[in-house]
Parts: sequence; C-alpha cells; structure tokens
Amino acid sequence: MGRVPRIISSERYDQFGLEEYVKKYWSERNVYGKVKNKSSKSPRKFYFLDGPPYASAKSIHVGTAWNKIVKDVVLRYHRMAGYNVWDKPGYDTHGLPIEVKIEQQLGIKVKREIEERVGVERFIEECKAFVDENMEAMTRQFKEIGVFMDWEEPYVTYTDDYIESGWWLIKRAWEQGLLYKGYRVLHWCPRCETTLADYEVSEYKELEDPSIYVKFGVEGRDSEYLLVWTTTPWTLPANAFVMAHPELTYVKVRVGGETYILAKARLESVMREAGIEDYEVLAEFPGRELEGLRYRHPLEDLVDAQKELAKWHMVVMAPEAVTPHEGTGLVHSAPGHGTVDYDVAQRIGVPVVSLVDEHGRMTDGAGKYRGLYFRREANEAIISDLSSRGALLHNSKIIHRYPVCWRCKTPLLLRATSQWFIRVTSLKESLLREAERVEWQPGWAKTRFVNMLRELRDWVISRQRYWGIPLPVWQCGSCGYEHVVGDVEEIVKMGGERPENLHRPWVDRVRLRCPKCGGDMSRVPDVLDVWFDSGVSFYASLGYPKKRELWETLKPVDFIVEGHDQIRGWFFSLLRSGVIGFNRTPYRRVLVHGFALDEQGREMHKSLGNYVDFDDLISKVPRDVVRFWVLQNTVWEDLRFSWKGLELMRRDFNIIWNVFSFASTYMGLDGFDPTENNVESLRDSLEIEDRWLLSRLAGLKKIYHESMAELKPHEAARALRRFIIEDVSHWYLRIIRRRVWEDADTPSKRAAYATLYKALWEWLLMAAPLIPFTSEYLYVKMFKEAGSHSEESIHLHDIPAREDDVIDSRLEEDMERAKMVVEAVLSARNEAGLKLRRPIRRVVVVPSAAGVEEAIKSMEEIIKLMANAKEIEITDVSSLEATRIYRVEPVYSSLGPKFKGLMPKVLKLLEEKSEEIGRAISEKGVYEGNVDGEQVVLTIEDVKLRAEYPEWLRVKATPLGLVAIDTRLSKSEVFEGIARDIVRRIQAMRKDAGYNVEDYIVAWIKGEGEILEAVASMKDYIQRETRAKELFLEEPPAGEAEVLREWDIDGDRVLIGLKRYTG
RNA sequence: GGGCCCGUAGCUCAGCCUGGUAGAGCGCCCGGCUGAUAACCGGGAGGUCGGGGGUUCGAAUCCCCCCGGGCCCA
Repeated sequence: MGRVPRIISSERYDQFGLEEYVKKYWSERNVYGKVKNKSSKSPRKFYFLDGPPYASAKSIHVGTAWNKIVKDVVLRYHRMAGYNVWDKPGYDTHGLPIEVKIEQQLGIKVKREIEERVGVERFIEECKAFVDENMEAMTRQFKEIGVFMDWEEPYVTYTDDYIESGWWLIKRAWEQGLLYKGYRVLHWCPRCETTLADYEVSEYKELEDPSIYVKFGVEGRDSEYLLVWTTTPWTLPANAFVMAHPELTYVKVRVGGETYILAKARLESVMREAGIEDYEVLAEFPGRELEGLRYRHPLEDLVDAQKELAKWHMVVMAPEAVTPHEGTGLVHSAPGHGTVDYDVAQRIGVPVVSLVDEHGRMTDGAGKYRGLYFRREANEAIISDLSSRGALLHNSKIIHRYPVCWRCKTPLLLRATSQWFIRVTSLKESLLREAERVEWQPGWAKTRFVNMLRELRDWVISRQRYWGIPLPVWQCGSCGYEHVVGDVEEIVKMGGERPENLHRPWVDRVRLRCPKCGGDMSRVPDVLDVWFDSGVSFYASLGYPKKRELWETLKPVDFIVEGHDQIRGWFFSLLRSGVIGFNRTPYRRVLVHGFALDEQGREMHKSLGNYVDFDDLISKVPRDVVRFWVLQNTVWEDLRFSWKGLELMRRDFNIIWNVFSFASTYMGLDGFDPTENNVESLRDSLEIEDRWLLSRLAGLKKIYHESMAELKPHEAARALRRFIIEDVSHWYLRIIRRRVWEDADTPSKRAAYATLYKALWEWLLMAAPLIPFTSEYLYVKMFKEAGSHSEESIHLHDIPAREDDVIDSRLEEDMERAKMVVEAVLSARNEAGLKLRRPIRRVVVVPSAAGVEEAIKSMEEIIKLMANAKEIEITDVSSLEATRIYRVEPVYSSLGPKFKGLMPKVLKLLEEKSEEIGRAISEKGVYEGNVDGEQVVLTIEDVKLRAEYPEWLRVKATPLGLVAIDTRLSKSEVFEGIARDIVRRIQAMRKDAGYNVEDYIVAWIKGEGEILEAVASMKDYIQRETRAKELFLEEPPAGEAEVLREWDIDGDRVLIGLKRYTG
C-alpha cells in the first residue's frame, strides 16, 4: 500500500538546496557506512585501487575531481551490482616537490641549510604537517562531490606501516640480486646542490653558449685532425673518446696545410660557418673505417684526469649519438656528463669521470681548471687555451634551449653520481608477459605501455633528500658489507634500536651490528624515489606483508583508472613492483582518462591564470551537474572545461526535475499506488506508446550494462541522458498528456502511470552512480514515500537487470517513422503559418519505402495526436499528382521556327489551355491540339513546364516518402482551434491566480463574432478542460470575477473572468 | 627525432572498430506550445568531415604521406 506523494511537484526546483539536503541526509544516517556494510557481505569481490593524488596543495584540480568522479561511478555501480567493493582511497605524500614547498616556507635557500640551520627533524615535521593539512582539505573536496570512499581510513604513504611495506620490496629485490649500486648521469642543480628527478627537468630557457669546433690530433699523423663540435667546453677535460656513426659517410678534407676528418653531410655548413672557402676533399669513406682510430687530446697535459682517460682516446661507433643535422658527425664524449656518452662508455667499459663538483666547480681532477665555475670561468679558460694551442678551428656563440632549475632558474648540468638501482631490465620478459594479461581500455593504452617497456632501463631508486621512504640499506664501517633490512623487527634482531619514527633523521641514528665482522653498521643516507611509494600501494595499502589475509583474499586488483600520463607513471611502477615482489601483474583491468584542459584547450595552471578553483566551481555549479557533465566526455580523451557546457547541462537537469515533477503531480493527484499497479498487472491496458517506452527502457538497460562492463562510463552517461531527455520528456510525456488529464480513473491512465513509474524508477537507479545527490533526493521524496521501497537510500538498492527480450526493435522503428511524419507535418504547418492549436483535417502520406504504410497505420493515433490532425490518408503518388496545377510558358526559340505565322494563335492556345497542355505533356510527353484546323503538336522542348501543388496542399519530401497536409479548415476546425486558444488562456489565468490544479472554477467569456460562435459551440469542451463548473458567455458582473483579463486571439479581443467555484 | 592520441557546422562534441545519401546541443533567424512553467517544443540557414594520395561500384569511416595540437620519451 502506498501512494506517490506530490512533494516534488509542490517544490520550487533548487538543485543546490537539494544537494545540501542529501549531504545532511547521508551524514545524519551514515548512509555511506550502510552502503559499505551491505557491499561487504557479498561473496563477489571487487578490489579497486585508488591511484593516490599527490598531497601538495589544498585544492584539487578539475582533473583530479574528474578522476575521482569516474572512480566513484564505477564503485557505486559495482556495489549496486552486488560486489563486495574495496574502496580505500590513498594519498601520495613524499617527495621533492613537497620538500621544496617547505624550503620556501622556511626560507631555505641552499640544501645544506636543512641540516645546518633548520635541522632534519623539524624539516620532516613541517613536511608532515603540510601534507596533513592538504589531505584534510582534499578529502573535504572529494566528499563534496559525493565520492563514497573510505575517507576515515585512507592509506597514506608516509606512515611507518607503509614504509615498512616498502622496505619489504627492496629486500625482495636484494634477495633476488636485483639491487645494485652504480653511477648514473643525472641533472644536477649547482645552486640547490641536488640531483633532480627527470620529471623535475621541465623548464627550459633560451641561453647563450659557446659553439666551438675543436681539433683532436690523430695519433701518428702530422697535421691530421678529428673535428668535433661542442657547446659545453667545460666537458672537454672529461673527454674519454669520440663517437662516430658507422654508416655515415665521412671525408678527409685539406684546408691549407691541415687535414680534417668530419661527416660529408656536415662539410659544407661547417666550412661556411668557419668562413673557409678554400678546401679540398681528399677521401670519402664510411664511418666504420674510423673505428679504433686514436687521437691526442689538446689539453691532455693540463688536466690530471686525462692521465687515466688518455688510454681510451679513440673513435668509437655509436650511431645513437650522431646526427647528420648538427655538428661534425664526430661527437666528443664525456661519459660523466652526458647520458648517451655514459651509456656508450658502459657498453665499452670506459670509466665514468665527472670533473664538476656539487657546487658546479671543476674538481681537482680538472688540473689547471680546478675551482672554476663550469659554464662561465671554465668555458672561458678552456676556449682561451684551445685557441692559443691552435686547437680551435672556429669559435662562435649559439642561443639554444637549455634546462634550468624549475625552482631557482639556475642552468643545470649533467653529472655522474652514485645511485642505487633495481635491475628491472632483467625482468623485461616477465614485464611484457604480465602486461599482456592486463585488459586495457582504450586499446591504444596497451600499445603505448608495451612500446615503453621495450625501451626499459634500470630503475634509479635513490635520492639524496629527506622526505621520503628511507633506503633500508645499512653499511658496515669496518668491512663495507651492505645489508638490506626488511622491517623494524629485523632492525631489532640485528642489534638496532626501534626508532620512534621511520623517517630521517630518526632512522639515521639506528646502528646495526655487522653479521659478517661484528662491526658497526650505519644507514646509507639516501631516500627512495617517490614513484616507489605509490608503486607498492597494491599491497602496502592493505598492510602486507605484516597482515597477509587482506591481500591474499583481495588480490589481484580488479580495477584502476588514471590519466594517460600514468601509463609511464603509476601503471608502470605498479607492474614493476608487482613483478619484483610477486612475479605477477598486480592489476587486471585498466582504464585511462584524459586531461582536464581549459576553454582554449591548454593545460590548466595557476600560473597561466586559467585555473578553475574547485570550491569556486561547486559554488557556481551544482555537484551533480559537474559530475554528469564531465561524465559525458569520452573518458580517455581530454576534457575541455566549459562554463557554457556546464550551463547547458544545468538545463538538462531542469528537464529531469520537471519530468519527475510531472509524474509526481499527476500520480499524486490521482492517488496512483505503484504497489498495486504495475506494467505486468496492467499489461492488457498498455498503449502502443507505453510498450514503446518499455522497449526503449530495456534498450537503455542493455547499453548501460554493456558500457559499464566495457569501462565506457561516458556511453552509459550519454544513454541515460538521451533516455530521460529525448525519449521520456520530449516524446513520451507529450503523448500521454491527454491520457493523464482524464478525470476518470481509467485503465489507460493507470497503464501510463505504471509505465512512467517503472521507467523513472529504473532510470533513477541506473543514474544513481552518476548523479548520487539528485537520485537520492528524488528517491527519498518520491519513491520511498510512495511505499514501494523502504530502503533508506537509493544506493542500497540493486541495479536493474537487463530485459533484452522486452526490446521490440520493430516497434521502435515504427515509432521513429511516426516521428518523421510528425516532423514533416510540423514543418509544413510552419510554412503554411498554421499553428499547432489549429487542427488540420487531413494528412496525406505517399510511402516510398517498404513497411512505411504498416508503421503509419500502427502509429496512426500518435501521429494524429502529435500533428493535431483529424485523419491520415495513405495513398499512391497519382492521387497527389492529380491535384497538381500545371502551367506552361512558351519557349519562343523552339515554337517560332515551327509555327511561324501561326504563332499568335498558338500563344493564345498556350495561355487558354495551360493546364490541359501541361498535364498532357507531363503525362504523355506530347500535346496534340488544333488551331484553325491545323494540327498542333507540342512537346517538352516547346514549353517551360511548371507543376505546382495547389495552395491548400503543402507537400514535404521525407525519407519515408511524401507527406502532405491539407490546410483547408472547416468551421469546426476553426472553432476547435479558437477553443484551444481560450482554454490555454484560462489555464494561464488559473496558474497566475494561484488556483490548485484540482480546483473548480466559474468562468465568463466575452467575445465577438467568430469567437463568440466558437465558444458557444465548444462550451462543453472548454468547461471540461478548465474544470469550469459554470461558463457564461458574457462580461462578468461587477466585482464577481477574482481575476479579469483581456486577451488578443489572432487579432480579436476576448475578455475572460474567473473565480473559484465554491458551491 | 620516436611511440601513442586528437583534428567533423561559428562553438562544444557524437558518428569511425563492423565503408552505403553527413548528426546532436548551443548560438543565429522564424514560428509554436504552456495545469512540468523565471520553463519547454518545432522549423530553417550553416559543413572541401585538417590537407594530399591510394583501396573500393562507393571513404568522415580502411591504408599511406603531410600539416596542426596533446601526452610520454629522446
């Protein structure tokens, strides 16, 4: 027992207010807890892993909001579909960007101030406090947009438990022999005295540098030189060898008394740049012939390090280092100052030497240049020495893009430093194998991922910083033995003291006893790359390995979704950690989403001034509107932010509200009881439009579930929108209005209500994961009140199951055809200036395709209703043609030569018998007549033929065939039209006067002529439609009417007065 | 320089996988409707489907090249 309440219909629509109500409703009743509890009882698990956002600011980016909204939709869907959903959110909390913010806060200018002035302890505490504040603010915002995740217990990467879980993986790597220490060339900021991670090398400036051509003398040959080009003279002291391309053609060229070797492709431009016009090519040969050619470094005697490096001075084949577009085709290699240089040196076993210290000054090894700053003093001194020694072919300047520190804008340099690595290159096969086992959406994400794996390099995990997971490696001061610790327990076992906090500096104070020699072990001071942190989240967020059960029962992760930048980022670091730790991919399915760009398609940045602040956004646009709008975007493509787009989505919400309000109004008015009336019990009373809507609903459910299964939430979102806006509001509601306005309780009316009720209810359930606030509100205020459902929240319900067998594609096709006919009629009406309120007598259809006739017949009532036509006539083309009016005009150039003197009479004939001649030529191709006894034969060449439909027939061509309307109105149609005009005005007055829909009235109508006649003849109709108990065709007596208004109906004046009927 | 993605109406985007007469919304012009109403609906104008080749009876759709933008690398 229950009735649909009229709450919705009596309220003014206020989306903001509605959302506030729902927020309160949820928190007062702990709806999230109940939803989670219900889900946790299901035997089917769904392990979702949240990609932790970086907690470096207090406000989330629009893209971060989008990210969580997509996640929320998937989680809510799975909960309603009966899965036990794991929904722990996470935060990524370590790393240099946060350290830098704290440095700024504390006014720290150089790194050593952290230890010397501030103290590491305080520094770490500041980092933690900063992150805590950010997490709190971000959590608040995620809750604001309705994300149902376990916000009470997120996983946080800085906790000791998490750090210990991280250590476990390092230990695993160590045990498998994957952990090693080595050198690597990295970007370095000489002012901040720190290495910069790749992602931090993001800023470039146009800077001026030297551009010099240097002569390296070939050993054993007089005046013969390898010609190398460089823009970094300061790297020359560290030169170890010269790189060439084996397949490139090189030349020996004589200039004056000297011979130079360089690439043929570069010869011309190098000579031009050096201002040499006179040169002679002596020989041409492939680069591989240079292999092993030894040379003498021009500064060998000035640089101490060259004593060792000199033995490697030869030409080496390195195609990856050589381009035919720049330089000389011979590349000077300083393995300690170049990435490629380093790789090549590793390949051929050359030692890596860096001659620049952490401050950017040349080291002792640089001999004469010791202490000079690299880009200024060292460059100058070196160029000057090269010049005085005659080792410089040419010296000029170049302006090029050069990387600078994103924080202090100091030009960076590349230097080799000692770092810790995990040898993931040896896991390449496993990584590729495991990547294949993952389901990627869209498919190209996998392509991109696999391409990246093919270029796999070992993973540098160490950073010389503070706020990160400490590297759990302890080294013995006596014997040098290095040991990796897996957890705190092991620290204790090895004679260490349990630190109060696993971060630096506390952990740095932990000493262990060396298991090899009993010596004192201290920790290697590095911390881990912050990418390591989130990479272990798949098990660390569950407390593994300390707590084993959760991971054992939940594994593997069923679903992850992040932006496409994470293909190389998180998706990769997860897989890497999964293979290191378990030799398995940690996740089964991946969805990729796009970036949130600004209205011009640029990235949103605070510095660009195009940043949309989250709180500002949701103060201007309701949450569900934001959600539904972002969800319409193809999920893996970039999203262009648009205030306009959001505004349009708001209008859709208005329609959605109105649809529910409409249902609430009439069902409420009629006391419709959904527990006693449903589409099954009323099956025999269903009209064709009801069956159509139910078919469309079944189609929606099919698309909805398929889209969700294929990880295409945008397709589900679009289908939901299409259904409620187009199928329900634009079409179905307009059709059933008449049925709903019936006063009597008819089976037809109840069938319409039952159909609408089912459609709205199931739509609402499916929309619930996407627009949780609106759906909850409508549920609580309408469906729950109606008594057919008692759950506290819509989110505690099951998602409606598919009913594919209800889909009637023939019926849907027929309805589409009916729509086309109606559209054609409306178009014809438009042309004829015939408004819809005026009924038309006849619509004529000439079908041109199979099945059209049947479709129109089965949909006849709907077409008549929607087109406001009395009759639909289906006919063949000849009957329409029969109405055509033909006109012919003479073509003199053809008639003249043919008839000569008879012309005037022929012209008269054409004029008088225009219609007859035209029809004859049109139908038979020829007209045969008689003028003064002479036979006259006219064909299409002789006349310009025009055929027009009569003025009262409007014909439109459609894909279905011709659709025509007969615009001739009889008196009864005119009267009916006027009556509808009157009714509409009375309704408007009732509304304005604030009468209730069910109130009865007394009406007075004073009009003249046709209006008077029309009202008189349609009196019953007007009374019925307006609930007028009495209707007088006169001016209301003074003071009688409560409302009185004069109207203009198509130029005629009408005075209407109303009052409430009280008798 | 490389891998991947995007480029369709003035604007925002569907359609492309599985070839068959170019779609929606907004804006604009014209009209209509109105007991869902500070809403709503219809009609019209508007497009070399980034450019060029190819396959095909037929290409926005499949293939190749180029141009512009993005992401990730170098």
